[in-house]
Formats: sequence, structure tokens, C-alpha cells
Amino acid sequence: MSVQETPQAVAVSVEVVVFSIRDRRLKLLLERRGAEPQRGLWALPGTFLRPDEDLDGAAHRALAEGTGVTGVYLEQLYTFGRPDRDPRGRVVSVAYYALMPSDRLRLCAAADAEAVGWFALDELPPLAFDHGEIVAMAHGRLRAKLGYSTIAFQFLGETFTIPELQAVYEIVLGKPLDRRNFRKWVLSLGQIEETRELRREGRHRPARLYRLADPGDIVFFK
Amino acid sequence: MSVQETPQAVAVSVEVVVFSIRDRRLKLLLERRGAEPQRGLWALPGTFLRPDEDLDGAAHRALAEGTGVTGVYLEQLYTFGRPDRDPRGRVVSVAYYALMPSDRLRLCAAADAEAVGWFALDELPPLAFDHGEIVAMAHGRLRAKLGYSTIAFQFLGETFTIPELQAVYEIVLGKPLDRRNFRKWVLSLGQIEETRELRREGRHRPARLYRLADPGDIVFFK
DNA sequence: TCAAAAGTGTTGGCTGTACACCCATGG
DNA sequence: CCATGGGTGTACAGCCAACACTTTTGA
Repeated sequence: MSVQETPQAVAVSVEVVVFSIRDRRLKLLLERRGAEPQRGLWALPGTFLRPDEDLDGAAHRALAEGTGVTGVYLEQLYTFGRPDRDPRGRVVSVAYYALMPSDRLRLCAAADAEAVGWFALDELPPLAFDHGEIVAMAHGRLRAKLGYSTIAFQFLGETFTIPELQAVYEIVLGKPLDRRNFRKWVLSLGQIEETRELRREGRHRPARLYRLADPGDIVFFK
Repeated sequence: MSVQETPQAVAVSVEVVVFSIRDRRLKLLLERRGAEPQRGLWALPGTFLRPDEDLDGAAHRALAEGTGVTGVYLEQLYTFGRPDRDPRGRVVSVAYYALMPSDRLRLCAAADAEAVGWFALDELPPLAFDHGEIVAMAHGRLRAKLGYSTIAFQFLGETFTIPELQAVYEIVLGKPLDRRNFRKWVLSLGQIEETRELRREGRHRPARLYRLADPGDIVFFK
């Protein structure tokens, strides 16, 4: 790094694209801005970086403050730094994305947000700043990563059935999958183990519950 | 983004991991630091972000100032922001990586660098700051991306032979590949077209020269 | 006993891998 | 004419996609 250049002070923020599956749709957590600029527009939950915390920590904090949720899967996505992307001045935003199970949330609007809500990805309201661009990139990354890692499990609770997992894949990928092939594939990954319990869910045969062999681990394959 | 938080001023820099293949080895461009802190250690070429430029622009500039090279393939890698990663204060570094052909360079040490040099990836000197971590991540990304994109072509000039391209893959992946299968595979991608020229390179049959069908495009496959 | 979703195996095509021989050139 | 690397075709195996029937439950 060139030390002869004078460092220019810049505000650094983190923004988090929070995905969850609700009502069989891929949804996104947004906050309605309660302050200028762009008051009233919906925006990603985020926060400015504090002097003593690292980026991952700031992302976790933004999530906790915005939604009350902790311990979810969080991964850095990309950093956005166009000079004119925020009218308040020079703001570089490190974007993260998070996946959370649909049950695991306790929505509580942050102090500066008017409201918090879930929006289907294909019915988003107008977004503040360049957050539309951030969301598009996060969605692309999510779809790509389904194909070579086990992140999809992060959408589910501790135990889940194979048809539930299949629904996650179908919703994120936007296309139906063959039940038999899906089952063979997911079992061949060696990442899940069966429990003795079943899930009863209507007037039909109950499905066996599985759990992750190494909970919390994201495994890459292929 | 929480507007009630007070934005803390932070210095933002970009650092570039420049890969090239020289002497049949994967090499990395480093600058020897000519100023404190960490004077005398080798570091990635980088620069502080200027008020009017975007991140990609700063990365291109860091590269041009460090090496005199323009127009190479450059991609954002990851952003590093541990609070203690730079003893001068809070510095968030947006890391990029670049691939360049082995011919295309005119080394000129930046004003604040004592020297500039190429180092084999498996014989790196001690690096300044957390640059070792950045290099490790860049190397991982490069290997992964060989498998599903056409970035490897960025190591070669405008025209190249198939055995030359194969050497790039073998060097980056660190393992030999079958000539016949490699040729079939690369032709099946539909990204290269043959020229009428040949390359004479010793006392054996000359190899046909190819060129990219869409120069500059990075194509994803599979 | 019926509807509705869960669970199970087999087959054929395709892709990726292993492998052996001929070609063009310079010395 | 020989050494050196370039260029081509084939055969086998493993993987993935397509597909039909039986099981368990609640009403």
C-alpha cells in the first residue's frame, strides 16, 4: 500500500442481505428508512463500522440490531464504493448476505427504521441507494452456491425432512426437481443423518426427520 | 444503513494480488516497502482510495503506478478489516486480484517502494501486514475459478497454442493433465477459434495458434 | 377406501477419463 | 533418420436424468 498517498477519510458501512423462505417464497428483510436521505424508501439493514470491531462483527451487529437474530450464517459478498452512491458523502459499503430459517426471527425495528418487513424477491419495493444492485448480486451468489455447497441447510431448522429441503432448492432455483434423484443426491453428500422421528403434516404418510451431521459447517463439494 | 450511528472515519485502501506465469511457475508481483511501518518487508501493490474514484478505478491505478500495466483482468476478491491489521490506524483494505500475460509488463517501482519483483508463490518472502492471508485467498479463488470460467486465458497473449494454455492450467492446478482430453475439452467450450498461423518453438512440429472468440470476455460454464 | 404426499430401483445416454498411434519439424 | 513435442480417435466407466409403482397416513 502506498504510504506516500494521503489516506482520505471515508465512512465504511456494512449492509446485510437477509434471505429467508416464508410462504414458499424466497424473501428478503428490509427496513423502511425513517431519516433523510431517502426517507421512506426501503433499505437493507446495515450499520457503520465501529472503531474497535471487525467487518464480520459489524455485520452480525447490524443483523442483531435490525432483527434480534444471532448465530445465523453470514458471508461477505462484495464491497461497493462508487463515489456518488450515497448523497451524504463518501461511503464504502461492505455487503454481506445471511440465510436464516423462517422460524428463527423476532422482528424489532431498529431505532432509525420506521418499519421492518419481509418482501418476496420478485416483488421488491423501490430500494434506497444502490441496494437493488447489492440484492441482485446476493441473489446470484446464493443460486450459484446452492450448486456446490451446503448453504441451503441454513434455511432450515435443526431437523428437517428431505421434501422440505427439496422445496428450498426448488424455491431458490425457481424450478422443480425430481424427488427420487434429489433424495439420492442429498444422501450421497454424506452431510445428513436420519433421526428416529417423523414429521406428520397432513393426511398422508409422514416424512422422516434428518439432521446435519456437522451442524454449522458449510461443506463444499464437486 | 443506520443513520443514527455516527460514521467513524476510516482509511480505505485497495491491494492487488498480481499473478503471472514466468519460467513455468505461478508468480506474484510484490513491492518492497520503502517507508515505515514494516519498512523492508514485501507487500502487495496498493494505494489509498481517492475521494473521486471508485474501487475498481483505484485498483487499476494501483496496478498502473506499481507496474505500468493497464488493461489487465482485475476482479474484486474480498475486503479485510480487522481493527489491528495496520499499525498506523484503522485501515480497511479492499483486495483485488489481477492476471496478466508474462510479456505484458514494464516494471517500474512506485515512488514509495524500494524495489519491485516477481516471486514464486511457493517461495514468498515474509509479507507485510496481513498480506499473506490475502494472497492465500486469492490463490484459492484463482484455482477455483479455473474450473468454471475462462480466466486462464488472461495469462496468455492475444494468440496462443493449446499446449501453452494447457501449461497454464497445469501450473495453476499443480498437476499434469492429459493432452488429448484437454484439447477436446477446451475446444468444446467454443471460446477459441483457430488462426492460420503456427508457432515454431524447437525442433519439432509447430503448434497452431488460436485466439479468443470474444476477447476480454470472461465466460462461465458448467 | 380414497386422496395425498413419502419412499424406493432401474435404465439409457452422456460426459469425462484412460490410453496408443501418426505427423511435422530441426538438427 | 531420429528425437521432440503436436495432433487425432476410440473404448470403457461412472454419473446424471428420466421414469412407475408401493407405502403410510388422516379423513
